[in-house]
Amino acid sequence: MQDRRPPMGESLLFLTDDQLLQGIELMFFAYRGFTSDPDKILDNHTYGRAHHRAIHFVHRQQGTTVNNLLDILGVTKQSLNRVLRQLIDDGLVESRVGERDRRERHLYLTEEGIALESELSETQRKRMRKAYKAAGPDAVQGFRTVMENIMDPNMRRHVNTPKRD
Amino acid sequence: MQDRRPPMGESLLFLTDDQLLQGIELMFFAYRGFTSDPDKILDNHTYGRAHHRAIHFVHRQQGTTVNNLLDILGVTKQSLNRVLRQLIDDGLVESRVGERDRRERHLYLTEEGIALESELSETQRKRMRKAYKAAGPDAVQGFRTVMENIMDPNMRRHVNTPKRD
DNA sequence: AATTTACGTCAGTCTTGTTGACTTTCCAAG
DNA sequence: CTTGGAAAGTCAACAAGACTGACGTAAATT
Repeated sequence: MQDRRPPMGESLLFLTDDQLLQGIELMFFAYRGFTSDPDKILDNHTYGRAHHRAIHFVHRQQGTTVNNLLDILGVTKQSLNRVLRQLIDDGLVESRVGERDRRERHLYLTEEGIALESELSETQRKRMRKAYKAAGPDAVQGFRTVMENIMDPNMRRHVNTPKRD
Repeated sequence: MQDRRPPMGESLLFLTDDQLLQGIELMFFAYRGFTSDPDKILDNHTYGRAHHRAIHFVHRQQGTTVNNLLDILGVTKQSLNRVLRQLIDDGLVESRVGERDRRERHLYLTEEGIALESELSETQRKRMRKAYKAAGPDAVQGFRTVMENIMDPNMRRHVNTPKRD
C-alpha cells in the first residue's frame, strides 16, 4: 500500500498548493492592513499612496535624484512628476539643481515634509513593531528571508539594510 | 558607565527603527513582485487586479455571496459590481439566485473562469514556491506568524487554512 | 557640432476606487 | 397582510494614479 500523501522525500508539506494559497492570501491581507493606517492620514492631506511612497524614499535617501526614484518606484516619470510637483509646490519637498551634473535634480524633504513622513511612518512602524514583538526574533528572521525571496532580485539592493553594532 | 545600546532587557535588536524600516520596505517590494506576474497576464485580457481578486476569492469559495465578497475585498458594492458584471458578461463567472434566500446571488466560476484562475494563480504559486523552498520550513513558519500579526485581526478568518492530515 | 541624458510638461486614456440617489426584489416581523 | 428593511443592481459623476506619446530644454558627452 502506498503513502496517501504526495510524493516527497522529506517533509515538504509547506510546499503544498494549499500552503502556497495561504501564503498568497497572507500577502493580500497583510498588505491591506499595512497600508490602511497611512491611507487614513493621507486622506486628510488630499494625498494618496503615491505621495507616501515618494516621501518615504526621499526621506530615506535625502538628495536622491529623480531618475533613482523612478528606478525604485517603477512608475513613469509623468506619474512621478505629478505627485512630486504637488509635494514641491506644497513645500514638503525641495528640488535642488545638481552641482556636479546640473541636469539632475536632487530631492530633499523640508521640515514640513519630515513632519508628515514621521507621522506616516510612525503608524507603520507601530504595526510592524507589534507584529515583530508578537512573533519573536526567529519568526522575524524567517519573515525577512521569505520576503526577500518573493521580491525581484534586482530590487533587493533598494531595501534598507540595518546597521549591525 | 552605562550600556551604549538602548535600554532593553534581552536582545530586542530586531525592534529597532532601522529593522522596522527594513520590514516596511520588504512589504513594499515583495508585494510589488508578487503582483507583477498576474498583472502581465491580465493585461492581455483587458482585466486588472480587481478582476483577479474577485476571481481568486470566488474560486476559493465557490457559491459565495456578493455580500461576503464585499466583506473580504473591502470595496464598495458599486466598485465590485463593475468588475463582477464584466466577468459575468464575459462568461467567466456565473451568478445564481439563492435558493434559501432569493435576494442573494451566489457566485461560481465557469470553466473559462477556472482556466484563467489557474493561469493567474500558477504564476503566484510558482513565485511563492520558489521563495518558500529557498527559505525553508522554519522561515516559512516565521513568515506566516509575522504576516498574521501584521494584518487586521478580523481578516484572519478569511485566510485559507491548510489541512493538517 | 551632433548626440545623448535628465528632467519637465501637455494631452489623452484606462482602471479602480469613491459618493449619492434611486429601484427592484423579497424576507420577516408586526 | 402590510410594511419596514435588507440585499442587490443600476445610473451618474468624480478623483487618484497609473499609462502612452509627443515635445521642449538644458546640460553633458562624444
